[in-house]
Amino acid sequence: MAQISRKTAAGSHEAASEEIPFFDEPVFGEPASPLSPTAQRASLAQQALAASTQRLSPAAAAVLSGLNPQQCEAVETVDGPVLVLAGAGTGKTRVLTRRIAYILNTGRAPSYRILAVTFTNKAAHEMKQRVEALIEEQGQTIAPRNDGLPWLGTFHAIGVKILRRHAELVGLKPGFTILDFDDQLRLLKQVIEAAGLDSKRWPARQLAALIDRWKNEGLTPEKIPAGEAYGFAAGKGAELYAAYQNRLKELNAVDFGDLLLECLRLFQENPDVLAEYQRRFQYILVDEYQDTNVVQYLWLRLLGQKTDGTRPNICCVGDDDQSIYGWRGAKVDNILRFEMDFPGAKVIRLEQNYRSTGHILGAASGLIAHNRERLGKTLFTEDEDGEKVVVAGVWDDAEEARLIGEDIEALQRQGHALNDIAILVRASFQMRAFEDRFMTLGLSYRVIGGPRFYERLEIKDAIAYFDVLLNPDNDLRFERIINTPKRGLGETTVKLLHEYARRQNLSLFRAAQELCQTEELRPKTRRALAGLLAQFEHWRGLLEELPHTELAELVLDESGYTAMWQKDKSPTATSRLENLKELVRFMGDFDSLAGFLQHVALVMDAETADHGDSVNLMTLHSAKGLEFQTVFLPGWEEGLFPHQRTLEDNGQAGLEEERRLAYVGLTRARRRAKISFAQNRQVHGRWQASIPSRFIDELPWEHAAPATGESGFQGAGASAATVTWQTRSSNRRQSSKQHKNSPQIIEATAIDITENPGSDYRLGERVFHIKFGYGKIIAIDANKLTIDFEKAGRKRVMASFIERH
DNA sequence: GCGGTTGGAATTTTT
DNA sequence: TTCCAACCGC
Repeated sequence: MAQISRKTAAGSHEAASEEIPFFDEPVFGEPASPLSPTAQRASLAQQALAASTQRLSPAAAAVLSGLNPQQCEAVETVDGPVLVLAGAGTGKTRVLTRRIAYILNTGRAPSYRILAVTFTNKAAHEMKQRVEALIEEQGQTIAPRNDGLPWLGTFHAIGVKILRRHAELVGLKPGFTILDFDDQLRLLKQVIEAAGLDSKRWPARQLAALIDRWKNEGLTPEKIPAGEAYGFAAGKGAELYAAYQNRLKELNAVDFGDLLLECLRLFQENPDVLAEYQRRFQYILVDEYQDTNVVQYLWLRLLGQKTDGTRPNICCVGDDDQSIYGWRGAKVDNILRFEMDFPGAKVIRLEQNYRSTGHILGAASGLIAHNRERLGKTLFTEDEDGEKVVVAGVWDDAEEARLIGEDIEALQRQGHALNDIAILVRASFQMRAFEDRFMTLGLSYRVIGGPRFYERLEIKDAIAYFDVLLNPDNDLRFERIINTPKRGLGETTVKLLHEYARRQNLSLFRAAQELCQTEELRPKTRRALAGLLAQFEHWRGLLEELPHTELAELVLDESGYTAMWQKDKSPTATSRLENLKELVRFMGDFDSLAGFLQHVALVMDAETADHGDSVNLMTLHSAKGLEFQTVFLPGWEEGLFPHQRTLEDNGQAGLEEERRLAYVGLTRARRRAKISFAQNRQVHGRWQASIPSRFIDELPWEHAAPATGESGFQGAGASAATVTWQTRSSNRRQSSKQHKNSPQIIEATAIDITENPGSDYRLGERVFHIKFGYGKIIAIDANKLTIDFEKAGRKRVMASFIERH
């Protein structure tokens, strides 16, 4: 089948996307443009045909096989808005994947007209695979090419895809870079300092969090409400936010928040573009709807609107009881409000749990029933009651780790796989005790949700090299690697480059090129810098010559980067080299360096090599969506879980979110769950007596039981514990208000940036150079001057470094 | 530019 | 208490 060259849907903005492949059309069997009238007619005809046969269609029947009535309904109700309230373990992913398969199999829409959004890459991958498997099972393939469901992805990935296509409309170029958190911090720090503020008093981190929050709320700088910005730098927050956005535009870069916010702005400001996507997406599916924040919500609403007055075919799947990301902007309200947002919406509840035993489900349900803000579901299971949830009190975290270690060894002896066991903690510092213990026991474990592959130093460095190779003007990335490995281009040099770049309005790389033409730099520095620049030119020349993976290896070798780690004697060095190899291997999945770099910020998932059978150690948050035969839930103590800070910051709402977290934890377990609390815990190095979590009191005791045996169990469920925490919490109420809002001091030092004096110098003029002192101009070459210095002799320098006296 | 020292902060996390 | 970042002295 011929590869038709892609001139996709016609539109005024098309110029922006010339060089970006946009593979979402069929290669054959459909007209060239999915949006042409012909296509629409064809699609309608297809639908009509499908409608007449769907009940009988064997393909559709196969998609429904093995589903319970509610699941079937959730799969089949494809027209109009649908909210699927899917309790834990009720087959949420199953419904989503089947629904997609159903839409495809009944011919209601081709794959490129289905928008399916998830939060994580992992969820997106899984869904894609499962849909493909479903379709292939029936001897069909989704699309002729392998990018079967082009619009299935994370909010961010889909946002990027749309943004790249219309970049110019939001003031970007299509090849924009996506900054990671580090880049973001570095940039913010520069912005803070450029505004004459002390970046120590006003840390970039804090501003990053603030801006992130605003972006999640869908607020562009001009929309920040007046009072909002007070928290940072005495009201300069919004100003700094605006400055930061300007810098991003200058760098042709976006941060993660922008991927959605800018996309939203694009839609709001360009109704024609919005209309194109509204038409394009005939079916919209949203996973984990309870986790959507304001931007995502607004974005979905815009896309879901129908211009022709029909109801959108939008299906949101979620569970209000599993909403645990309120602190990062998720709005449970979105799910609670669905029926108002989409009038006539059908609400389908999935309540049959296929995961846990009766007791586990009973304990979890009893606990979550204490929450007031919920839509309410009654989960049930046909499974046996099983063992009650065990609650154990221990002396301290070491004992907790010891007992859990013993339990695990016992399970192991009984033939249970370590892979089927998980320890879910509230905060990551709790992991340490377990790691220590397991290390001594020689028990194999893995930590899930640690530092991600693409966040590792060596990966970021390598990517920075590749970025600069393709785009020399990427200042942030250039700065990252200019002295990595060490080549004598330290802070002083970078500062000089910065200063010059700013005055001349050049990128760092260009500034470096110009400065190398002169004697501004020490010969040693100059040689090093010129050498680096020459290397980049050399590599750039090979872009067309070598396959991109080979070029990548060459860059890492010739730059001395590989050698740097080979010389390094620290124990991490070997694994870093491994990671670099892995990176190059991963790169092979893309057909060019540019293609790789455009996706890398979003797609690089931590695919750490598996060490075989190991206990899983992770936080409760990262356990969402997973399940294990046996789950240990340590640290159920007041102050830790529910966490003190959550209660202080968010009161009742915070408490309910913590309770949902407890619910998530319990419902991860299939057969066995064991909760524990320590009476003494070290907090910031100090021992503190702690009391059992109120969640323990709230457990329905027909489904839970104190641990038996020698484990020192005491206090669980006792009313004394309840009294204690009530007393404590009323004390807390009085003392909690004060500690915020430390005195705000306005930093008034402004940086005086001297204007570029230009190069209107005269021969023979006496001038002053900051390093070489006084001298007389003897030659002028554009902005470079040759000067006879009184002390330093004859030098070639940049005009902008000269002062007149 | 490196290595030692000192001060401040220490939930949860994706993209 | 411990870890990390920034700073200072060589």
